[in-house]
Amino acid sequence: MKNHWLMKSEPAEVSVDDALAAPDATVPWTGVRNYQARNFMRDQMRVDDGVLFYHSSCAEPGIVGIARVASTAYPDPTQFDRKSPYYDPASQPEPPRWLLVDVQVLRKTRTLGLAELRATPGLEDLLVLRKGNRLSITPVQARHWTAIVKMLER
DNA sequence: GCCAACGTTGGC
DNA sequence: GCCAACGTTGGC
Repeated sequence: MKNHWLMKSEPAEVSVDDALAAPDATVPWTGVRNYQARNFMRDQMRVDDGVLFYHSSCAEPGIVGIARVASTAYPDPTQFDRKSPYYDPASQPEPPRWLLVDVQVLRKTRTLGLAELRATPGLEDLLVLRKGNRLSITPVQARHWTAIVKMLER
């Protein structure tokens, strides 16, 4: 049984187009520095889980593509890179504090924006729509996944 | 730029 | 363990 996820990325850092341009349309999901999001990757993500690629902190926030989890969790190398904005001096190599998974974009879609998501009956309790939600990775219920993928097909 | 919401830090 | 201060996220 596959799980489904919504993963936020700032397009100024890694957009869906950037990911599509990468080899195999696959990018390492660097920079997650929240324990709950990390734990999702570590404990619950499996290869082939479905991913809604979401653009945040931009002019048109919303879902912009369908992707898949392409690896199990492994250490995020940016935590040890002093030059990286994601450098974490408190993280020791054993055990590494921060993990990532690889994400492969399967297809870019139209932008399914927040207003449209909010206006869609049945999506009221989609986690990303909840007030104050700042988690960069959230689980998506199967019924939400099905409804959203259907909306993106048109 | 504003600000609500939430996570983390650190003194006690 | 409490909780105030502070930092970050992210829509608007």
